[in-house]
Amino acid sequence: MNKKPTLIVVAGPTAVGKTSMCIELAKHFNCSIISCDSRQFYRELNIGVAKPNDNELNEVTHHFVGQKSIENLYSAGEFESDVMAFLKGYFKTNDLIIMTGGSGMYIDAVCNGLDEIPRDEKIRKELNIQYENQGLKFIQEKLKLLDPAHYQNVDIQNPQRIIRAIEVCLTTNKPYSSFLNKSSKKRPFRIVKILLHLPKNKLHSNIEKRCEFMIESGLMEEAKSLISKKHYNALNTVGYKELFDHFEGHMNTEEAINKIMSNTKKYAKRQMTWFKRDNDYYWVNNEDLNVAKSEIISHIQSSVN
RNA sequence: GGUGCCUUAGCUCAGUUGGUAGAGCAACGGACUGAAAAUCCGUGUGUCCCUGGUUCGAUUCCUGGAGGCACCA
Repeated sequence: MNKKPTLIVVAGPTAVGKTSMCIELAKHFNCSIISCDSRQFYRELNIGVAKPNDNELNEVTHHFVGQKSIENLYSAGEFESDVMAFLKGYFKTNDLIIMTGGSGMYIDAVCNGLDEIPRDEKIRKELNIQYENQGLKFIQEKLKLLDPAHYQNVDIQNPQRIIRAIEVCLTTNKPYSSFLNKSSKKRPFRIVKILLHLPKNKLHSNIEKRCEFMIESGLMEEAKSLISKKHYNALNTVGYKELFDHFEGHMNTEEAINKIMSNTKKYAKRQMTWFKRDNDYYWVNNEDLNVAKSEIISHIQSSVN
C-alpha cells in the first residue's frame, strides 16, 4: 500500500454501460465502487434510475447507493464532503477506487471541489414563492441590487441560478460572486478520468431497450407507489415525472413511454455536453465491452505507474 | 358518381389583401459552483401537392389533374 492512492472516474451518458463495465473493472482491481449518480443516492428510487441490481451489489461493494431518502434534499456540496470523508478512511487500507456515474456536476465536485458557500432551504423556498407570484423580472431586479457583478454574468433567464445567488446573498449578507474563486482544490490522491461513449444510434437504441426493460420490471408500479411524494425534487426525474403525468390523465401509456425515451435521450445529450468540455477525459468507445475493458485497464496501468 | 373542405418544415398547423414563409413539438448545438436525470440559452433544415394560365412577379388568383376528409347519392 505504498502507491499513491488513485481515484478512477468512469463517466459517461446514461445507458452507455457504466454499471457492468465498472463491476468488471472493480473485480479486476479488487476495489469497490462509488456511485456518482444524483438519483441512485435515494433508497426509494430503484427501477427508474437503473440502480445496480442485488447481484451486482453483491459482487462488488458499492458506496453512495440508496443511502438517502427522497424526503431530504441532498446536494453536490454535501456529496463532495461525504466522499472526501469516506476516501480519507478508504485510502488508509486501499490504493485504488472507482467512481462512476453520469452526474457531471457531482463528479466535478469531487475532482475539483466547490467553493464553500452556504445553503438555506427556507430562504430558497420563500424565493421560489416570490418567483411564482411575482415573476422572473422581480427576482432579476432583486439580484441586481444584491449582487450587481453576478447579475452581469449569470444566465439571467434561469430562475434556479438567480434564486440560488439571492439565497446566498441573503443568508450571508455578502454578494454571491464574492464566494467564487474558480480555482480547483488540490486533492490528496491521483485522479484518472475515463469517458465511456457510444455512437449516437447505438446509445439511443440502448436507451429505448432499457426503457422497455424498466417498464417490464415494474416501473409503473414503482412510480404509482411514489405519486404522493411527487413534489420532492428527487422525483423531478425522467422516468417518473412522465408517469405521474400519465396517472393524472395527461397522456396515455404509450405516449408516456415515448416521452420517457425522448427525455432520456435529451438527458444523455446534456451529459455529453458537460463531459466534452473537460479535456482530462480519456475517451473509450464501449461498443465491445471486452475491448473497452482492456483498453481502460492498460490506460489505468500506464497512468498509475 | 355529386357537393364542400383540405394539401405549407420530420410531425401538428399558422400565414402571405400577389413581392419565394413562421409557431409549437421533434432534431441539432451550447451553458452549468449545494435543485444538476434539475434549470436555462441558441439554431429553421422548405419543389408552400402537380400542371397550365393571368401577371414584371404566383405558395397566394384562375383552369385542369392527383391524394385526403366530410356530407349527399
